[in-house]
Amino acid sequence: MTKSKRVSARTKLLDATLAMVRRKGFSATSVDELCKEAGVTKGAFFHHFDSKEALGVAAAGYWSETTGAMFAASPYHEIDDPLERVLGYVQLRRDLLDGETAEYTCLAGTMVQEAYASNPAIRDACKTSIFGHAETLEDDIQAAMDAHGLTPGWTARSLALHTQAVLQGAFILAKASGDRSVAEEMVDHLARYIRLLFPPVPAQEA
Amino acid sequence: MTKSKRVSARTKLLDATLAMVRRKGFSATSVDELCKEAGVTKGAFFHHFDSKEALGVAAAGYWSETTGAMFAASPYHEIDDPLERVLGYVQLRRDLLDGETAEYTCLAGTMVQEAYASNPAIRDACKTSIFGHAETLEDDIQAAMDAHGLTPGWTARSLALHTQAVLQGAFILAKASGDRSVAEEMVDHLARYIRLLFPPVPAQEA
DNA sequence: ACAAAAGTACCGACTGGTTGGTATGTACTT
DNA sequence: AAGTACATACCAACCAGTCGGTACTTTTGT
Repeated sequence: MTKSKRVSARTKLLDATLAMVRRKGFSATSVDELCKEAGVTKGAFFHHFDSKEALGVAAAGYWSETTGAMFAASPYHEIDDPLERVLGYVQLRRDLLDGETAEYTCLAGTMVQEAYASNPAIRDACKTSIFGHAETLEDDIQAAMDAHGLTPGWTARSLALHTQAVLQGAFILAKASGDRSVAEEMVDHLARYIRLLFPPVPAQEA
Repeated sequence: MTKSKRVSARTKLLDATLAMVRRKGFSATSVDELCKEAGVTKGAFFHHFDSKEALGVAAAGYWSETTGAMFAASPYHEIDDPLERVLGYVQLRRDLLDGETAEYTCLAGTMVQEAYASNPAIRDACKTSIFGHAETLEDDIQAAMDAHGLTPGWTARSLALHTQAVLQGAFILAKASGDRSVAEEMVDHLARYIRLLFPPVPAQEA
């Protein structure tokens, strides 16, 4: 095989970063801890990443790849009606709110709070992750707007970003309260808002 | 004067903490930096705070006090109609989105992301700050629900928390993009949602 | 009234452990 | 023989926290 035995140190480090940064934040996670958790040595770390900062950038990219593949493979894309497809995405995000807090929260949203003012490379990587993910919703929202004949004062892009804002905010409230049901209520408000934005269109020929 | 000359080292440290933690996060802010920024010595720091953790807890409390006083003194409370009072609050939050990112973002929302899993004392202080602030909206929301004769599937508390979730999420998107206009759009969606939840009540006797 | 004692607020040098990062070496693959 | 993928020992800077000391204020005993 072209890649080294089983799973490379690089991947092990990236997986460990996803877990630890979401639990404790980027600054509080040390390179030594990361290596211990990943079961690799420090030499392996600095062979694959020039610095801790470079790991942060790579982790944001890895986060986009893995979660992107998960959402792309999700069955909500097969729903015919574009509005229901958007709501299918929201329902999926609600369903994902189980298990431990660190398991459903967003790596990019967590890291960017620490990095936005002091680490442009990490901030840009987080921006790409969050805004790139929001873009995957834009076409469905636009199709729903067209189907409902809406020409509102907001754009498909801004509503797509709003879904991400509500989710990021829901994660913060869940972290603060230690109660994921708060996050579920926030997602319910989001779904209610989207339904209110798209009033049922009276039956008519296509 | 009972308190020491002018402004005490304690207050200077708390003000410096508000600024630096919102800019770089809690872990990345060192006690030495904090002392330098506040213009006090390390001896003063550990005289007033037992540990860096204790400073975090105190900073969350100080944040609640200062922002709480600011919102309590704000003129939106004088609006007669309860729904317009709620929307007045949302508009105020939108107006506050000027200046540098670190100046309008929330200390508690930033700190809790780093502390929720590893530092229960700080997490609880952040929870009190965020959820306590949300409570100041509950009565106005309930009054608006009563005035509009609503008995919906959501509660005044959950809508109050939703406003905070949208704001926290808007801060994250603004940090990621370096563009506060994104945050403005998120707040606009929030205001639109609230108006949609409270359809105009047909003119009738009170 | 008033000095001794006790407490508060602050100073700054110091410490031991941790941090991100390096230097050198080795086994395996191409 | 050249490059890749690690391993291990090491380091200087930095970290949160300590300690003995000073200046000022407030309380208390007579």
